[in-house]
Amino acid sequence: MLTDRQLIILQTIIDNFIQTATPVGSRVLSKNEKISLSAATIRNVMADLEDLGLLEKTHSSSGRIPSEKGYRYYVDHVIGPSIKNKEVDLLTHMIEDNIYEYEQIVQTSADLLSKLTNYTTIILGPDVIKARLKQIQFITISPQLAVAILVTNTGHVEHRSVTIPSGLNVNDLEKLVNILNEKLYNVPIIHLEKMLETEIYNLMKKHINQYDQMYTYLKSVMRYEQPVKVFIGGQTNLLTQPEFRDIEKVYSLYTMMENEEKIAKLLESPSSGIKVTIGNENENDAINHLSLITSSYNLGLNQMGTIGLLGPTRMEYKKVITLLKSLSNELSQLLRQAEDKE
Amino acid sequence: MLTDRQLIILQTIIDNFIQTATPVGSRVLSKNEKISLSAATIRNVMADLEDLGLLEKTHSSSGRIPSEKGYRYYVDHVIGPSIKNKEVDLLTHMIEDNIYEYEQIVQTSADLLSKLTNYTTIILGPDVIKARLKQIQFITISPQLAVAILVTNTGHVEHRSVTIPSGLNVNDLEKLVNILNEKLYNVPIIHLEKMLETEIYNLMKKHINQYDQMYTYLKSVMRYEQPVKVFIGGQTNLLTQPEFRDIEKVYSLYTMMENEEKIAKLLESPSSGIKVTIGNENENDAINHLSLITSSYNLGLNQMGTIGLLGPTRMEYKKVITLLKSLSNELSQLLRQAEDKE
DNA sequence: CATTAGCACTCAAGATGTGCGAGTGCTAAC
DNA sequence: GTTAGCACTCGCACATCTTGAGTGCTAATG
Repeated sequence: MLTDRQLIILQTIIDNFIQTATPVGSRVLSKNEKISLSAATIRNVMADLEDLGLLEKTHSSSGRIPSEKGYRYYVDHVIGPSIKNKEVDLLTHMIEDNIYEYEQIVQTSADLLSKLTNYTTIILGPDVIKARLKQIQFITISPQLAVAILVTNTGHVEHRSVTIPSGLNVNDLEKLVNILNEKLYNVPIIHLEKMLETEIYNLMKKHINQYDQMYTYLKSVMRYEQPVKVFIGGQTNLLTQPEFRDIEKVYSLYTMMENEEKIAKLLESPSSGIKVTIGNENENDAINHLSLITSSYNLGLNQMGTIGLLGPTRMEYKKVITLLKSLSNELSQLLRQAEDKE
Repeated sequence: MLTDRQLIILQTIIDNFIQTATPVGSRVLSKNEKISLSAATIRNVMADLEDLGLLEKTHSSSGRIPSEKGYRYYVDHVIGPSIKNKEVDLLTHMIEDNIYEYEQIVQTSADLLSKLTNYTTIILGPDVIKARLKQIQFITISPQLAVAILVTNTGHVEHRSVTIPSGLNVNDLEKLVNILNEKLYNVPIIHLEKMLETEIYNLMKKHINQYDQMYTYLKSVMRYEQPVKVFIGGQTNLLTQPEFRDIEKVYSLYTMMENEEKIAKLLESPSSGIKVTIGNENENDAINHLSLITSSYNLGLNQMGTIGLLGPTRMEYKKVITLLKSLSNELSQLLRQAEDKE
């Protein structure tokens, strides 16, 4: 356990470093009004904090910077009661005014969060796979071409182009659609393909001519290969951070961000609530010099999605955590409303 | 007009610089087998080419690099009959195998083109606004919530969430949909909103209770604010180019690429066919040290979209132009097939 | 005995200096 | 017209110097 004096000095150093990104020396600290100690005394305290592994020097006679352990301590102990602030309210209002298109809300949230924090926002959309089928429709564009449209109970719309087998007539198609809608109503998207292979198959064989031809097309319609949707906001924000003067880092990070799977892996976590991962605590090499703060938002009991904020280890933890908590609550509420209306 | 000797030296310098990104000196050139002249003679030729504004020096005693005018000459005169090569075939086949989902084709094309060239691909999707309405549908998710789905003759699907006014009953909704489909069939997407305001309005007033309430919602459904869709592939490729060691440039470029409007402006051009814009010929500051090669692909007579490749001014013009020509033809054909089937 | 002033020491970063080598332009010879 | 030779230029890499912010230690102080 740290003494009060140690705590305030640690906190001041971290706050300072978060703002300036340069090592903090004893003289600067001694001028801080909260600390009425001479530089020499502060140096002693700093040495103690360094022994505890909470601070680091960049070289033998430099000022101190927080170690990752230091940030960890700061996050766990210093940021206690996070205060709702103006920015949170702004965010909340903007979302409320905009109850419109789901994807749009998420993207706007991502952009807004980035604007407020100057970091990069990554949002994992709600898991489409877990949603249930509300209705399926085919709309013919031409004799050979149709569009299959699937709508889920969450209001999500999926669509695919399908080539129509030449033998299929309008009657058959109608029958087909009727059967599908009857049998697949309320079935989770993830189970559609399996249902098609088992229960539906025999039934169709009976009623539809040339079903085998149609079968392959239907399967391709029902296959949902993209498990989650990734939204990224403020990708360029990180470029303004001095930590990114090195092109190599930019390259590896951006390459990682082009890969939706990797991002999804990064954000997926069993726990719910706020989670802070600092520097090397991240397994992914591309961000092991960054901090990632994630928060999940949910619909009822099923966890649905995750919001993440990516920034340098000297992140404005307090602000970010507050914002994130608020936003994920807001999104959860939105989704719950949609379900309640159902 | 340049002499043969001048031409071959200019060409060799540019080819060389494209590969190495370092100034080319007379000694290196004299060792090239195509040029059997001494270094001294070459220096004289180079001096002439510099006088013509086709070459530049980085400092008074450096080797030469091509000026933008030099690239321009190279593109206009040296790259004559572009040869179909292996890479083009590869690309063509991959597209043919993949006649599936339109957006997917475009995104795959973008990624592929980037992989083949190591530059960044930007594709402007076909103009949704110009497509015509095939069918409109409402699918109710809950008593208060519905999804409106618009399908165009090109197979494009648009969808919006709509809140259902509490007074509206199922009958009315059905009538509404029928009227809309009857009156708006084959109407270009861009005219939908206007039609709604004029012709449709009075008709609806007659048949539907509480139409005024519904009207605002409908308008929001019909409004199509996003004129073109932008696909970007291989965004990180440019980061590997030595021209991008400077974070500032990366920042301004990436910021520009986050803005779909600006990108659309960049690629939109009245002319069809291949267009090469070199360095300062670009009006946009973010890319005025880069070259942009665009090619439009079309459906019948209506120009539909544009493919662009963004790279350093020392771009592999020959390869890129060949690939681009081929790909845009391929895409045009695909879209034409879709229309023919209609 | 905790706190502080003073001082010698350290080290990163910027400024300055130097040598090297790739490349040029010019001139004179072939 | 072409080429060899030579003096000259200048960026770049490298070493050296200077500066100043910051430290740790010690001795004096309330």
